[in-house]
Amino acid sequence: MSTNNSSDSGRRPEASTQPRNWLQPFLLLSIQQWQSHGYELMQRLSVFGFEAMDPGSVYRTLRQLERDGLVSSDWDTNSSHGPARRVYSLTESGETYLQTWASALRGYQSMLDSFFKSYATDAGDRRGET
Amino acid sequence: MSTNNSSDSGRRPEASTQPRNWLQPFLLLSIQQWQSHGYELMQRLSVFGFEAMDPGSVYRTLRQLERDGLVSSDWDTNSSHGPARRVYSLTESGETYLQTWASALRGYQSMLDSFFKSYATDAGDRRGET
DNA sequence: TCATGTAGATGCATACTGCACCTATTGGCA
DNA sequence: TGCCAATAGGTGCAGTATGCATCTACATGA
Repeated sequence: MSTNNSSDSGRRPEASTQPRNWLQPFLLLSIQQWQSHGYELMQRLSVFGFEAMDPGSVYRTLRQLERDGLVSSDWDTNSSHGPARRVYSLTESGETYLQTWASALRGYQSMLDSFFKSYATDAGDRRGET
Repeated sequence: MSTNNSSDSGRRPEASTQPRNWLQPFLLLSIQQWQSHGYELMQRLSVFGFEAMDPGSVYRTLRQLERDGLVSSDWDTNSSHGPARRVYSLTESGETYLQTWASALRGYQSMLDSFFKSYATDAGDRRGET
């Protein structure tokens, strides 16, 4: 009962958000491949489908990854212009952690597969209900 | 089996966690298909690859979905044994919202695809290293 | 009448995230 | 020279989500 006719039926809050902590594995992978600094990594993330990332999230995540020993950073003061950059590279722990993340992401992948298996089936099936 | 790499930084936090709010679309889809109650839905989630879900999260999410008008519930007092159950069904808003979620999940799917495209490439590359 | 299984729900501490805001360096240009 | 924009990195805060523990309540069988 109680068909809650709240006027905000058009809520689309998380639908535009990436699952939170995915930033971590995508950053790790990006660092593994490009060994770049935060500002650039932030832009490279778009390759993976991230839209505009919040700089705060990216820098905070990177510092956290370094505190955890998964990446290490050096200052690059030879940049052509602009302030010095903190250039990141993966540590061995980071490589291992990335592997762990990869297998977790495989899990999410199969969850999505099963979701769309059911969703697609249902979409074709619907309206034939008794 | 979450081979807990114990070496130095023994953090293995999110690798075992599903992206948070995915509970929502998977619950919506489950309700659409089975029109069941929380306790059972909680068990059905394992079909999609969710491990043991926290009951608190499931019930809280369901009540929230109802507050938002995406599902509606009726009490089923005819259960063979045990207390009454709150049986959920999708509202039209819920159907729409599920569609929105589905397209978001498609996005995550393609993010995972691009992740593994890069990851696989890199893995093959690194193994070829002498 | 008590323990157990079923069913639903809440409170709290912590964690994550988005947003706003801040510092600093370099170079262009009026 | 002084100012602004672009580049680069970072912090604080508030809102939300989550895991865990805990609680109520019903039904049944011993």
